[in-house]
Amino acid sequence: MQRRFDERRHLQESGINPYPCSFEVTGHSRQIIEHFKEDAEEKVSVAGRIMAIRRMGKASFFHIQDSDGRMQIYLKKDEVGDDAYATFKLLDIGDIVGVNGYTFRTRTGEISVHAESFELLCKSLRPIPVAKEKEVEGEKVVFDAFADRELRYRQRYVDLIVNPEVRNTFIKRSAIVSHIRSFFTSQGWLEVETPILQPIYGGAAARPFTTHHNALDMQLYLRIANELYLKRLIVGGFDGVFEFAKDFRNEGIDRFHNPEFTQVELYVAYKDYDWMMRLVEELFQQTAIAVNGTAMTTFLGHEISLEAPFRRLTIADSIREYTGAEIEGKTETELRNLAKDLGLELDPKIGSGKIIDEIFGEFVEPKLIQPTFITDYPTEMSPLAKPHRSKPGLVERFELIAGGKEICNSFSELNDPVIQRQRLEEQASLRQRGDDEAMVVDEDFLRALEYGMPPTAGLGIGIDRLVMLITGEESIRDVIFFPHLKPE
RNA sequence: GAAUGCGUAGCUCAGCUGGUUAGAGCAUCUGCCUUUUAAGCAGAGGGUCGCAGGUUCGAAUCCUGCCGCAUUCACCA
Repeated sequence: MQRRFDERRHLQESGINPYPCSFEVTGHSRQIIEHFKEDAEEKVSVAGRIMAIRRMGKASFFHIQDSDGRMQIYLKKDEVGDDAYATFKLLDIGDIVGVNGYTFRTRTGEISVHAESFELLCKSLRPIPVAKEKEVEGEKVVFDAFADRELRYRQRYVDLIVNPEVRNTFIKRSAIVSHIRSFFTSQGWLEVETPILQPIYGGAAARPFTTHHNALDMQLYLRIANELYLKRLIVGGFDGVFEFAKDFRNEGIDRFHNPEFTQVELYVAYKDYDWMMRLVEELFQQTAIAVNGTAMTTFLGHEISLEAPFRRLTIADSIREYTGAEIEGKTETELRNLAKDLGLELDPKIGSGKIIDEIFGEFVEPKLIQPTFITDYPTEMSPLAKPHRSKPGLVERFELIAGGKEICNSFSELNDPVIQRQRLEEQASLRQRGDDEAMVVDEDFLRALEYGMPPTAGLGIGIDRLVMLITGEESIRDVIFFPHLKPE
C-alpha cells in the first residue's frame, strides 16, 4: 500500500491528476462485444477498473471491468507515445481508467479495444484480491477466489468487484423487486410509505427495537410490520395499497433471519384470501420467469417448480398427511397429549393454536419443498384475520411454504371492529402473562376500523426469502448487501 | 443464549505427534519481452501464525480465557 501512496504522489508530481472529474463513456463491454463487426472497426471510449495486466515490454494487454462485464484493451508504446506508456507502467490492478480506441479482434480471437489514448480516472490505494480465471473444456475455472465469508460481508464492495456471481444475485434481487412493483402498479394499486418509527408496534408477533425521541421525550419502536397502517389507508378509501418495507425484529440471527429485512405488504379491497392465492401463484410464476427465464429453481439441493397452480392444503390436512394425527375437533388437552405422543416437549402455558403451530413447524413445514399453500389456521394464532366463512374456530388465512420455509402470509382481513377489539384484548392479557411477543392494543387502529373497512385481502411477502428461493442462495446474508455483523 | 468447527503474507492455502531463520501459488517490486489471456523467463521484498495468558529449555503447533466468522439448536419471517 505504501508503494501505491508513493505512486499517487509521483503521478501528481508529473502533472497527472489521479482523481479527475469525469470521462465521456460511449460504450460498455457487453454491448461492444455484441455489436462487434469483423471488418468495421468502431471508435469507442470505455471506462472501468483494471482487473488484469499482461505487460510485454513495449506493448501490453489488460482487462477492465465495467458495469456489465470485462473488456480487453491492447496498448502499444508506438501508438500512445513514450510518456503515456511510462504512465501506464505506473498503473496497478484495481485502478480505474478510461480508454479511447477502436474495436478489433486479437490473434487468439478475443474482441478487444485497441487503445489510442487512455486516462487514469482513479488511483486505487488498496490491492484488490484478484482471482484468476482459466477456461478448461469450456468451463470457467476460478483460482483462489476471494471467499472468506466474513471479509466478503464486511467489505461487500470488494466482494462485488471480484465475484461476478455476487453482483448477479443482487441484479436479480433488483429485478424481482421491480417486477413485483410493476405487477402491482399495473393493477392500479398505490405504492405508499408509512411510518418506520411507531409509537405502538403491531401487525406481527415479534420483539421490537426501541428508540427514543428526544424532543417529545417518548419511546418509539422500529416497526415489526406495517400492516396496521396500510389497513388505515384502505379505511381511507384506497382500493389497493402496497409498500416495500424494511421491518425490524429484535430476534436471533441465522441464515434465514436478519434483524432488518424486507417485506412487501399488499392490501386490496373487496377481495379475499382465495383471490390472493391466485394472485400469488401468478406473481411468483411470472417473477421467476422474468428473472431466470424459467419457473424452475434449485434451492437447498431441491428442484423447485414455481409453476402455477400451487398445491393447497389445510393445516389440519397437512398434519394428517405428514404425521397421521387428527387435530380437528380436539380439545386443548387432547392436542397436548397428541403432541406428546409425537415426541414434542411443549411449554405447558401455550394454548391449542400454538400447539398446532408447533406440530406443524416440527413435522410438516420442513417437508414442504414444492410451493404449498397452507390454509385455515386456528383463530388463536391469527388475531388480525377474519373468521372462516364456514369453519368455526378457524380463520381465512394462508401461508405459502416453499423449500421448507415460509415465504408469504395472507388473510382475509378482520374488519369487524368489535371482534378485533376482543382479539387484541386477548393478546394484551397474554402479554400480561408474560408473552412478550403478544400484540398491543392499538386504539387508533380500532377507531379506524370502527369507521368501517371494506372486505379486504392482505398479503406479506418476505422479499429476502423470495430472492433466496429464486436465486438459489442459501443464506440471507447472500441476498442482503450489508448483512448485520458484529463490529470489527 | 448453547454446542461444534474455523482464524497462518493483500488473496487462496500448506505446516499443527512442540525443535534452526514459518512455506507455496497468485498479487507486489526489479530486469527481459510489440497479439497476450491463470502470458512467459530470471531475481527480490513481504508475516507480532486473531488477541491475552499459561505449560515448556523451546509454542503457529499443547492448555485456559477472550474476540470474530460459519454451521446446527432455541426464538422468529
